[in-house]
Amino acid sequence: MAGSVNKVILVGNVGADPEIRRTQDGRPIANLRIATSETWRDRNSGERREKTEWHTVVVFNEGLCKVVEQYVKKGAKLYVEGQLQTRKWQDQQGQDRYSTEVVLQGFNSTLTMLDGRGDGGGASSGFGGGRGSSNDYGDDYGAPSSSSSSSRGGGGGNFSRDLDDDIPF
Amino acid sequence: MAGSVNKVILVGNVGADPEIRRTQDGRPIANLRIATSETWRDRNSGERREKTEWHTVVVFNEGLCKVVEQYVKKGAKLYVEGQLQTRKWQDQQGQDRYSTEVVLQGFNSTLTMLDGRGDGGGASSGFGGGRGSSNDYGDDYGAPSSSSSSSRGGGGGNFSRDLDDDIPF
Amino acid sequence: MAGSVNKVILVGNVGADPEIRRTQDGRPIANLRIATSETWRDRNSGERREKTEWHTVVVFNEGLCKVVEQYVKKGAKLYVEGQLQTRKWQDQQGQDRYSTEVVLQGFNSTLTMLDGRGDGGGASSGFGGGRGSSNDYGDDYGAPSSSSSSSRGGGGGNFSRDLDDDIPF
Amino acid sequence: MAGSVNKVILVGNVGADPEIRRTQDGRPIANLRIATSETWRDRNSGERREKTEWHTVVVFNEGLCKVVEQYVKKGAKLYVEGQLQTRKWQDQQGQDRYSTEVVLQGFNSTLTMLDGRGDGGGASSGFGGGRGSSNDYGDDYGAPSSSSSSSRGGGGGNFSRDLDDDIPF
DNA sequence: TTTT
DNA sequence: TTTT
Repeated sequence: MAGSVNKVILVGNVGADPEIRRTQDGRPIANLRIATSETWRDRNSGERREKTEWHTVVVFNEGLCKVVEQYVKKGAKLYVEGQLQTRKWQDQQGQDRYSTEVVLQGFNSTLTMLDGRGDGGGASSGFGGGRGSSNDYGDDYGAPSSSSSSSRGGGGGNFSRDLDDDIPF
Repeated sequence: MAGSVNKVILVGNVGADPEIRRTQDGRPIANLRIATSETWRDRNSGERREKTEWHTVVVFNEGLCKVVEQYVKKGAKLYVEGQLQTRKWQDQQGQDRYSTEVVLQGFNSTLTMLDGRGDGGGASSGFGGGRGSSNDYGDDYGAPSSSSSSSRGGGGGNFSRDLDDDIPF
Repeated sequence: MAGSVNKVILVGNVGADPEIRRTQDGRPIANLRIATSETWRDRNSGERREKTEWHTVVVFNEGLCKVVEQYVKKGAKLYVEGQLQTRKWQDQQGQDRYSTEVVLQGFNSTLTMLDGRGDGGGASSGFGGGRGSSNDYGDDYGAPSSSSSSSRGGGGGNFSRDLDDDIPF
Repeated sequence: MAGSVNKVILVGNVGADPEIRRTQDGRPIANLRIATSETWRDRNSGERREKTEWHTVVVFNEGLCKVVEQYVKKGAKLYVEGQLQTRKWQDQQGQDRYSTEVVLQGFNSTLTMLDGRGDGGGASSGFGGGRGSSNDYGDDYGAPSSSSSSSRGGGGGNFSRDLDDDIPF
């Protein structure tokens, strides 16, 4: 089925310093927990209420992993754009479990720092080499500071998440 | 935390006729399964590959539930815009489980039919009454055919999903 | 045509203190200029380049206008979600001109402050009254701090922009 | 300014067969007019009203241009994701004019056919070659059927729209 | 005219 | 576990 769209956009704060793991063939994978929250006023009591939602964000893209590794710390405010993916795994009792994550991989994935820390050029400059080699025109235009696609000279792949991790969230 | 965004946009096909349940106080809740898929070409074999992702969409909004009830059938192509929400529940062994769903509730939620079936006006006309009462201006403008907010005269609420269902996905 | 979507999402900085005008019947309209920019590295010279894009954002929604009036200042970083609208007007030579704007009006419009200034509750609390009156459930849930829909008790309308302004951008 | 986002998402119908032009160095540029519309009910008269908005979409991306050329016809329903760009030009009196367009170029641009015509593989297969060469992993994964980034082996560039066209919309 |  |  062509004709489908699977897109998640989050603006929120990172709950803890990201973990970066590596696949057996050396590619990095970053895990982030991002909080979004909504506030509203209880119409009976009039008091303010808040609900926080935690999202697991998994970055398969090499370029974006570098950005995460260098700049993203606990507390950072991020814009991320990725896709929803539900992964099946077995718990210790051998039962099927499912975890849904926001995956940044391949195209149309983006990660942008929104609080000023760490955007002194690192995000984009990190990809210069890889990208240049796949772009035949005079300008290396089109590289938003940390779009997933930027790392295309270097990665992008690893579709099946066959790491030996059993940790769901 | 103000300053956060939690948005999911899907365009995909409905896997089965939707189920509509009701809360104890009578509000409807619709459950949909929506498939999105991506195709790509294996760079070694050259053959075409496809991966389908299934999403659980839960519609709490009364107006959108009516649209779902009347128009959405198995196979329909939909645009939905909602938010990510992870719900905790206990399985039969008493173990904590988590299910992540795309929730259409309150503001900034939308459901639009993309294949022509059922958009003969039903979606929007269903809300006329409720909306009119909360809008003091001459035109009842601003109601996209089936935006979640449309049902504001009638609903929108039910934040805590305290239905007695144990079904995760 | 049901089955359509018209959505703009911007994260950028406000170029000048917003102007707030009023319609003849007293409703506020806020105008913002928001800058987004992209940086990339020129692949020949290796030097860093940047392109800034300026967007005109017009806020018709009363609730969001209050947020703008109170909190949005030159330099603020905002997330806005609205729709594209092209408006026709005549210049002094009587020639047709067109201006395209990002309009925040009615549903699915949002404005969120991303730099901490001014989100001490004002954004959402400003609407409590209006909203409460159009929601029959126990909780006034669903009001993101400054979603356009929040002002539904008070406004939302003014579809045709028949203000007597001739200023395009 | 890193930390910015400029995104437009449209679902609508194409108003006329697309025009494809070429730059002096041979790269294609496709122009589309896409209509989105909203319907609502006038709260006084009770009658149904509709407003259609026309958007100019300019496709700089070679891969997406091929998709447009082969599959997009008048009446087609499309999902497009691109960015807002305002272009300055001079009219015949030498006056400055501005036209705002939805530009599909580089990253995070997508065009997807939503009505079944033309998604028999063409969209993605068209890019196989170009992409493969910039991806070192086993699978050519990550190519949504017609994401802009797909054409990275072949194009992507042309930032400054220095065509000799004077046609605004 | 913003921001980095 | 973040942030306001």
